[in-house]
Parts: sequence; C-alpha cells; structure tokens
Amino acid sequence: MSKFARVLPDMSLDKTFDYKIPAGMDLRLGCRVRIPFGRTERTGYVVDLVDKSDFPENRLKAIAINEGHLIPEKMMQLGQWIADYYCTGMIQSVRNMLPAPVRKDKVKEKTQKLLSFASDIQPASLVPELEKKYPPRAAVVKALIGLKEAPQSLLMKVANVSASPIKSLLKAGVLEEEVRHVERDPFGDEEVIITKPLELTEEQSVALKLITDEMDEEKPSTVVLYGITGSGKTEVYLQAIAEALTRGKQAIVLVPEISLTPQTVHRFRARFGKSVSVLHSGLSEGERYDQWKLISRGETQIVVGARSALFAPFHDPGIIVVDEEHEPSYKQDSHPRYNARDIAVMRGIMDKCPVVLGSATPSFETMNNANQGKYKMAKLTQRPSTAVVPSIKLVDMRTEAAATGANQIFSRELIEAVKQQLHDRMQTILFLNRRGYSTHLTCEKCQYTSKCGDCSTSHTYHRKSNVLICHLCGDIKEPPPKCPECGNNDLSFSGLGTEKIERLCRGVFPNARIARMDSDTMTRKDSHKTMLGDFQQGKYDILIGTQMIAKGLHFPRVTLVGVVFADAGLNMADFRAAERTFQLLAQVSGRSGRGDDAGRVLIQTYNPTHPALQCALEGDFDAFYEDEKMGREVMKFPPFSKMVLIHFRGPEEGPLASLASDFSRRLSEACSKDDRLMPAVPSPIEKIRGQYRYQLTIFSDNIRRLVRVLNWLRLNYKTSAEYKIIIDVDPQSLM
DNA sequence: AGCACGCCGACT
DNA sequence: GTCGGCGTGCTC
Repeated sequence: MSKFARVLPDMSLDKTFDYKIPAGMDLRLGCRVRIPFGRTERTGYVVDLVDKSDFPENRLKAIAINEGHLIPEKMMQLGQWIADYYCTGMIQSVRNMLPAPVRKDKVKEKTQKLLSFASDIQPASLVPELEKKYPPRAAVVKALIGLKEAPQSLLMKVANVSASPIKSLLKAGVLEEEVRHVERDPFGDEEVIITKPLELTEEQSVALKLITDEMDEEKPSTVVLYGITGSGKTEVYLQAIAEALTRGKQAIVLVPEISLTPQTVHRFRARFGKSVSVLHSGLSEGERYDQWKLISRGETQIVVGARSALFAPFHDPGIIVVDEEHEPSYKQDSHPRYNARDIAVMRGIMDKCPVVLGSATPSFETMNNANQGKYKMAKLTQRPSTAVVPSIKLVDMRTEAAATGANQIFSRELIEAVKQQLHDRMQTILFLNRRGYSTHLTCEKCQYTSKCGDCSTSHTYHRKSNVLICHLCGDIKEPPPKCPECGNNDLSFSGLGTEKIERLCRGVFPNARIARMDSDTMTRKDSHKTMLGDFQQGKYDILIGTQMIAKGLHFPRVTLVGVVFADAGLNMADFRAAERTFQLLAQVSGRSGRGDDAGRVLIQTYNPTHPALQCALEGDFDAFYEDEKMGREVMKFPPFSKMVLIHFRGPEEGPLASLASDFSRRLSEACSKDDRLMPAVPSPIEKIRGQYRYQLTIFSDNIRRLVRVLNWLRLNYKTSAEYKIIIDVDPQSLM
C-alpha cells in the first residue's frame, strides 16, 4: 500500500499536490477525489501513488472523499503520453478523457415510476366485477396482467384509457407504484432484428484470422484492413469483435462522424443487441452520461462512437477498430490536439490488444507503417455481392471552355446527363469539394494556379498586402498582372461555392427540385436527417453539397454523381491536397449506383492528366499511392518526416509578427540541425474574429526530441495574456 | 485557475 | 473611517 497520493486538481493549474491516504480508502490511479485545497475543498484526480513526497510530510493533508474510480489505471498512462506528445497539460488530457456531463456530474439519474399489482392482489379475480362497474379500470387490469409491470404512459396506451382509472386503482390499493432507475435510451424505439454472422469470403476469412491471431500475442500488432468499398470490412469487424467478447473482453469501434452514419450503429446493434453502447455528439447530456456509466459499470461490452469513444472506460478491451482511418476528423482541433487513430494504436499497445485500421484509401502514414512492417495488412479486393461498379469519366473543362467560348460551371455533358436523370425520374448528386477558403490566384480562362516553385504547393493570396505567399517557406511574390500561361487578364481570387452552384442549377434546370446541403444550410442539429430523409424519399431530384454528403450514405435512386470542380481540392495549399482529392473522389464514386442500377460519375476538371484524377478514374489506389509517395519522399513531407505547426494569435499584427519571429529564433537555438524550421509567416487566413494569425512549420525526423523541446518552451516562454502560442503536432489542417 | 491578502482612491 | 479597485502569491 502506498502512503501518499499525487493529485491533480481539476482546474487549469496543471500542477500536482501530494496528500495522505486515509486508512481503508481504496484509492487507485484514476480515482476522482475531493481534497482540502487552501481554505476550500476541490475535486482532483489521482495521477500517482507514491511512498515519498517532495513536500514536508508532516504538512500533508489527507484526501477527504474518494468519489470513485472514473478512469482505468492504464488510461492514466495513456493520458500522460497524450499530454507529452501533443504538448499540452496533463489536466487538459485527463479532462478530455471524461465527457462533460460525467466530469461536472450535474446530470441526475433518470427515474421511472413503474406500476404493478400489489402483492396481495389476485388481478384475474377482479376483472368480472370491474367490467360491470368501471370498464376502463378493467381494461387497465387486463393490460397489466399481460405486462406484469409498466410505466403509466405505456399502460395508458395498451389499455387505451386516460390516467384517471389508473389513479383510482392506485388509491384502491390494487396497484403499486415503484420508483426505479432507468437508463436514457439514445436509440428510441428503433427496432432491431438480430442478424447472424455472414459466411465470409476467402479474403475476409484470412483477414479475420490475422486479427484474431493477434489477440493471443504478447505484443499484438496493428492490422490494416485495406478493402475497397463494398468488400465487407464491417462483417470482418463484427466477427473479430465477437471473438474478443468470447474471450471476456470488450471492444471499441471508432467511426468518423457517427451522427452521419446511423446505419453503421444499426448493424452493430443488430449483431450484438444490448451489448452495444454509443458515444457521439448527437447524444443529449443525459444520454451521454448514462451511456458512459453503462460502459464504466461493465454493463455493455461494445462502444461505437466518434473520436472521444476511444476513451471509453473499459478495463480490458480486446480489440479497437478505427473505421475509415484516413479521415481527418479523427484529429481534434482543440487541446489536446490528438489524432484518435494514432492514440488508438497507443491504447492498443498499453492494453495489449490488436488495433484494426480499416479503409479503402488508407492514409499515407498508415501505408508507410505497413510497408515498414510496423503494421500487418489484410486486403479485401473483391465485392461479395453482385454490386455494379460505377462508370467514371473525366470531363475536360479546358476543351469545354474552348468549344463554348466561355468559362462554364456545368459542361454540356453534365447538363445532358442531369436532363436524362430528370427524364428517367432518377436522382443526381452534385458535389463540390471545396475545403476551407479559396484564397489562391487562379486564371479564369485556363485555370492556371500560382504555385511556389520550392514547395509544390499553391501560393495563398493575401488581399490586404496584395501579395502571394507560400505559407510553407515564406516566399513572397507579387501577383502577375496577367496569366503567365495564356496571357488572359482575368485572374481571380474568388472561389466557387455551393450557393453559386445552386443558383446556376436552378437556372439550367428550372423544373427540377433542388436541395443544397453544406455547413451553412445545416445549422439545426437534425436538419441533416430531415434533408437526407426527404432526399431518400424522392422529394428532391438534385442534391448539391460538400464533403458532408459524401459520407457513407446509401441512396438507391442516385445513379449520377457530378463532381463540379475536382481541381478545387487539388489547388489547396496543403501537401495532402492530392491525397484528399483522391480519397474524396473514391468515396463520392461509391455513392453512385448502390442500388440495382449501374451508376455514372462525371468528374469535371481542368487537370485531366493529374495522377489523383487519373488513378481515381481507374479506381487504382495503389498506383496513386506509388506516384504520390515519390513526391512526398523527395520533399520529405509526412509520412517521411513528422510535422509540427505552431500557431500564433494576437490582437495586433506588429507585435504578433515579432513574437512569432522571436519564438522561431528561440526554437531554432533549441532544435537539432536535422529539424527543418520554416520561417514564421502569416497564416492563409490572416485574421479571424479580430485575432491576427501567424504560423510556423517544422519538419523533424526525431519527433520525440522536438516535442520535448516544445514542451520546455511551452512552460518557459512567457507571452502577455492576449498573445497565444498553440502547438499542433501532426496537424491535419495547415490553415 | 481561484481565492485571499493588501495597499491605495472615492464615498457616506 | 470603509467600500472596493485588481496586483501578487500561494495552494500539498
């Protein structure tokens, strides 16, 4: 038994304090405790158990109350690892592992009043008497004979009566009322029909065996499940999870944005029933609290959820699945800025369980780890069903512009295809892969985009100072007066939005019923479900949208997908631009023709020869990976180095620029020579809500060392309160 | 972070 | 005389 507990108070102080442990208190790592602190009492978390304290031991106070074991021991280790690697305080990391309602403990347990017959009552014998005098009461009694016990609302519904006969029966002592705890049910009355495991294909069996074999290893490996759309990855997950459950263990399943993929949750519930809990942003506080408590008490064995479900308080997970592991949404964009996919791998190491990373288009980081033998890989190359592969076609918008003499948004081919769809009463999705802001310089005529010669990324245009800046190397260029490629004078800085597409669309197809879906129109929480539901029921002919309509949706009547401007993604000032574009096109193509009819995909582009588009056309991820990998290797971009992005924020530009360059100087003194420090530059979006923004990029071959340096600087580099330095390790967004 | 102590200005 | 401004220093 340790003598003292090291406690981290739950406030943004990020320092630990030692306390004596009262005799008989079962204190473990991860317990939440009440501690005397100064002259008040506060909440804290036990982060260490020690026999010696650095503080004078006679002055140590004792822990007041042990509120219970909220975080499993091993997860405290994980929390420390996250704090160190992502350069944040331990308290932020610990807080992050608990859902807000659990941490604040404000939620009340939900109770329900259950009605049943009093113990001395023979209900059947009462019926004849009641039927003569009070038919409604008789109905209640008859209904409850079948139900045995029921809440009042259900009883009213089944007996088809008002509340008053129930009241009377209670008064007469026929019925009894009992108050009982119930869990809030996030699934509502959604019906589930339990499914049996499907017969696996040869490839699926091999993949399953690879995963289950790892469950018996002393040091289980991470397994990449690389399977094309429709190749049955989910069935492999399901059967691997069943295997983990038979070993008495639990399972964690991460999906990118669960509120968008209710079908996935449904499949898990259909196989495992009540063992499944969910954790995602769509839950109410109360539901989230109850789901978490169910997991904590060991009453469910499986959790399906978004990023945060990774911190489900299971004590012995037997498998962790990360579906669509390449998705950027696994990265949290507030502190701690962790990537759930990478932390899943870390939790797998700590809990000694295999981690499965599934994707049709694995991230380059994952591919690289597999190629280096750090991860094992199973491939699924065939579709078990007879699903038809959609036909994909690139539409060259350069020849289109030449033929029509104008810069068109919709090609003649796309217009004809949509008209045909309308005629056939089939549905169309028009997709715009616009990400963030369009702040690059583009020629209206030939779509030339100004690029940095040294970094192979697009320049970002900064309107205020009228210059082009490469935000990686800081190269500054004046914008050319006319297009260097075709001599055209119309160079534009504006982007193409879904709003404009919608307007044009209404002009071209005046009789079509058109819906638009993007983050602007989707402000209400359930507006997603509503609009998608309406679309599914055929209330619209054309759905226009951004990435959010690309995710795991299933519309049998959509047999045409038009990608309006595939180049939008390619021109992003991001070394992952091509990777993201490929992933997106692969996903979008999967949306067409999922019913019985073959689908068509038309991709409009000014860069028809770009490898990302050519490979998407062939559906050949391997070819794309090999091609794109070479460029990354030459530039030593991730995954061939690690990247850290440092953001500077502040109310005035001058002082912010000095802060950024001073920090950069201090950092370069502390860095090793192999770390590639780029100069501090204004961020692509220079100012947000009155806050100026600068950023600084570092590439490193030794991230552990760099992170130590950054952690030291974080604690020792002082800035005035209104100037902030934000460290983002392994950034997904470079804005 | 909180919370108290503390040392100076404006109000009954 | 006292109410209250927010500087600074401590919390096991």
